Amino acid sequence: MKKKVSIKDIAAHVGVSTALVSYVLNNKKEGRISKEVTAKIKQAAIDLNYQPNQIARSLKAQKTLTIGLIVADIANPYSSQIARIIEDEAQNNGYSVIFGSSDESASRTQDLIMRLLNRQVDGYIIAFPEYAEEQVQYLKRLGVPFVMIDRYYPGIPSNVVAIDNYHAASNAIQHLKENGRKRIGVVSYQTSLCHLNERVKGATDLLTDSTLVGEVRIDHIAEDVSNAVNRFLSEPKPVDAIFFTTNLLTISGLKCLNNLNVKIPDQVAVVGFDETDAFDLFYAPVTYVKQPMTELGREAVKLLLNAIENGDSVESVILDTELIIRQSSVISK
Amino acid sequence: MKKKVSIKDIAAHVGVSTALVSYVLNNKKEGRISKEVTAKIKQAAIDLNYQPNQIARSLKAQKTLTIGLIVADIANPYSSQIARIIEDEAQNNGYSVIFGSSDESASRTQDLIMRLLNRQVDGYIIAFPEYAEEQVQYLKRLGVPFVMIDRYYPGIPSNVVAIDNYHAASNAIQHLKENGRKRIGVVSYQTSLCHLNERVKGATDLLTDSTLVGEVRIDHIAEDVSNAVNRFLSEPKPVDAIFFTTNLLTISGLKCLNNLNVKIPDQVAVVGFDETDAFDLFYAPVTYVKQPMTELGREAVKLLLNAIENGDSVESVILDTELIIRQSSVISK
DNA sequence: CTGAAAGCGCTAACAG
DNA sequence: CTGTTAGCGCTTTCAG
Repeated sequence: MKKKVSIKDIAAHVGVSTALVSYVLNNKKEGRISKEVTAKIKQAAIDLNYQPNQIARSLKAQKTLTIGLIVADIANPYSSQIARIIEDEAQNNGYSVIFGSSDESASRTQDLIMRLLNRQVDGYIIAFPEYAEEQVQYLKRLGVPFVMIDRYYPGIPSNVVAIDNYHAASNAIQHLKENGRKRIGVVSYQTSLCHLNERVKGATDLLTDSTLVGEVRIDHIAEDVSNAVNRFLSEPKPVDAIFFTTNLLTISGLKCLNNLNVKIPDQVAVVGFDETDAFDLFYAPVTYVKQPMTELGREAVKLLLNAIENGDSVESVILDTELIIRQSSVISK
Repeated sequence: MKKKVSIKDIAAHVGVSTALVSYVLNNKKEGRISKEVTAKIKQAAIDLNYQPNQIARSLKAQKTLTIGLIVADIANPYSSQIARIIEDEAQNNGYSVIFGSSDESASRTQDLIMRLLNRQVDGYIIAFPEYAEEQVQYLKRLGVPFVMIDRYYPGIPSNVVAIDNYHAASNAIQHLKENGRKRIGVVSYQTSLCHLNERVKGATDLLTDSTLVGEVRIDHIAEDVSNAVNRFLSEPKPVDAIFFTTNLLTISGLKCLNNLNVKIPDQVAVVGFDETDAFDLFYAPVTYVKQPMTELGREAVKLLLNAIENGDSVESVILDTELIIRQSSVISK
């Protein structure tokens, strides 16, 4: 790799001090430098193809213009969609994004926090996993700006950007009831994660039979979803609708219902969570809770930049979802 | 944000020079430092919760342990899957990943290259868009290590990790023919991108009627796919099979075939490209060309690290794909 | 108007 | 065994 040209090379080339070069290239001290020198320096910068060294700048400025993004898994469409929006929004503000996947593990999250801390990120946007309250407290103690996205802990006041999970779920159930469904099952993860439990609560608060909840272990999705669905269908009074609380659960549930040759929506209505091509392509396009991805990402960056600049701001942004109603949940003629 | 503790603070705390602290904390000069001092320094580092400043280290070492990843769009599942593998592999080697999305634009790619260059990334993994030969040459001129992933330019020798697109496509067509399909249409992008044109070539070399190729503009996917499919079906001798060369095209095509009430595979057999949940969930699970994602990501990182360490290595890795055969393409009984 | 010099945090060559 | 020092590339104060 060729040696890069520095401010020093330009200074030598023009015959001035490095300070002047820095001033000119950063448009500081406007007009207080002779037009002549200014022009020469700018020309030299171009001739030598000068590129500022952001690392040196960061060291000096104690600011890297870098955001650390920690998601559960960048390969999950939900995460990657958010990542894209955060990338754009960060870039518009001169920031870059370093990302990491936690695989829903608190210790991996801690690792990533440390890695990124060493790299002096100016702040974090994090979708925390279960049992990571300690990590949240750690960040607070450190005083590093961060915002929690999607996931949150009720007891810990912090910057949060999330959706109104309770209402998202109750809207879904409401819709199913309005379409004549009487026995509604709910499939969610076995978790302490607040955002998911709010979804379950939003649903069950509207339901009379609380046994119709399936809890899926995150590392046994296919197996547990299948068990739940089978149980729902073999009840004395089988379910006539199922609400899934995440995209992965919905997809797994649909595969299972397909295998069982259950007709949707005739026999069982389905409402899912999050948007995916698979829902469009399904023979009965799937009704789902649509999250405002763009706003989520934008607000997260906005809150973070605000926190970076103004220190101790703490703000919660709770966004509304939309129920996209399609064939999988409506009364068939 | 609290002030971070530096090597200097530890030195002051223990009453030694910063150099000693650096040695101890990096396990340099093993044993050549008294056990006593070593212990004291290590303890102080823990007590003060010292975290090394990777930025300072990078400036000194002229090495950031950072990889720049440029993909078309991190929100595309293909990109985000690769990103995840690259992340893991990079992390195993002590590297972090900064990413950027080019939106298939050469000028955005150039922007990202510059941004990441300023941030002193040690190397790049890039899925180049069309007409970015100049950018490739720029990187070569700079002497910055990089590897091209997925996409490549035939004339420019570089580190490349890609699949054997020609064979992937000809296998797909072969399979359709073996299953009795006589009139096979191909839908691809209107592009100069080599990897896609190889797919078309792999297909058409086995086909007699070369008019059955639909070219889709990347910014009019739905419209152009629909036109192509409609044309194929309204031929004097309509097609009995369609091969789509990317995941997005396949999904768009399936939606279109659904709208037209075309029965798959009875009326038209379908083979797609890349893996997605949507293919599993489709009423006739979709036959597709499966790329070796893990190997692609791993090899890319391997080649890059090799280039970073050994300078001017140039290597091409071409990986095989697998045709996953399912209902959408087999003769129905 | 211009420049010398200090210093961000760390490492490593060189001296004791 | 331990410490001094210079310097990575950049910014900025302060002094000409």
